Amino acid sequence: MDQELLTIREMCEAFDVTPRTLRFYESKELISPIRDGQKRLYTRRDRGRLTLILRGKRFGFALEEMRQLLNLYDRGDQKGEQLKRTVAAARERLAQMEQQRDELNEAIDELRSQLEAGAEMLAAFRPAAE
Amino acid sequence: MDQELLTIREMCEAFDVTPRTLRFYESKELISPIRDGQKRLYTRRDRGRLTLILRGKRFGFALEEMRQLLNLYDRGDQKGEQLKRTVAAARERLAQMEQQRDELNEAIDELRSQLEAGAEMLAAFRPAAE
DNA sequence: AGGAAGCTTTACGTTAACGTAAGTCGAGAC
DNA sequence: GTCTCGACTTACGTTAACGTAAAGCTTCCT
Repeated sequence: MDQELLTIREMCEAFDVTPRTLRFYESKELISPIRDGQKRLYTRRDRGRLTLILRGKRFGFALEEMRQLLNLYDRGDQKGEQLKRTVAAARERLAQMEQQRDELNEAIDELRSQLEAGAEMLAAFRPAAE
Repeated sequence: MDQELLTIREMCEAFDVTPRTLRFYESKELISPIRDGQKRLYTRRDRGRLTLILRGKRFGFALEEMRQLLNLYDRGDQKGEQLKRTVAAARERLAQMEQQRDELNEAIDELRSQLEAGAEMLAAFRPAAE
């Protein structure tokens, strides 16, 4: 229960990722497990960071962006400037996501109308009208 | 006015694409301009197809998908089975797009609530709660 | 000993849609 | 002739996030 250190396998099961993914994140300096000989052992800190990384992925953050955000956070600079940057990054991402959704909605409407109106795709998939 | 044949440069301006793009599409067998010596000349047919290709891109179709769709169309099999496939492909894509939008909306809601609720991102970017 | 399991490292492969560089060629301009 | 312009071909580079293969430790079990 709530072990202090997890093996790579346990981590994979806990977070539903592959070993390759964890090693990859490590190579990108997103996490940094300790070593027992040559085996990796993940601390609570690693688990926390991985949680944030995966959450960030759901939001569409790139790994590199997450690394920077985590580094900011890491500096313990939670009271001032750095924190604001984190929030700003999040707001920016949110705006991007909303725009992306809007564009997607436009494309959806357009395609749907092509399908409905053209009765048989003759509208969307015929060569340009003469 | 409505010239019969366009050079690659004219095509680029008309459709706002680069020469590389046109050659690339040609290499992928999406278009097939005729040759005057070694120079490419784009027919009305090419222009029609390019219009469809770009339209498809807006809908998120991959080039390979568009190639197949164009080929189906090309067989003149516009009355029967092939047409249905085209329509089916479009409907499928539409469904994908709608799902993608829904997921995006979920992520947006989640991120937005993190921002609003946590007051200062403490919710989204703090290590997992103890 | 002698595996088998599970971990490790190294490093090439994958995918899409072009970008970009290098070198060539034919057609006018001068 | 020589220059220049635009077009051409060939082919390697780019990006993200891992997948996957190859081959070598270390244990643990028998």
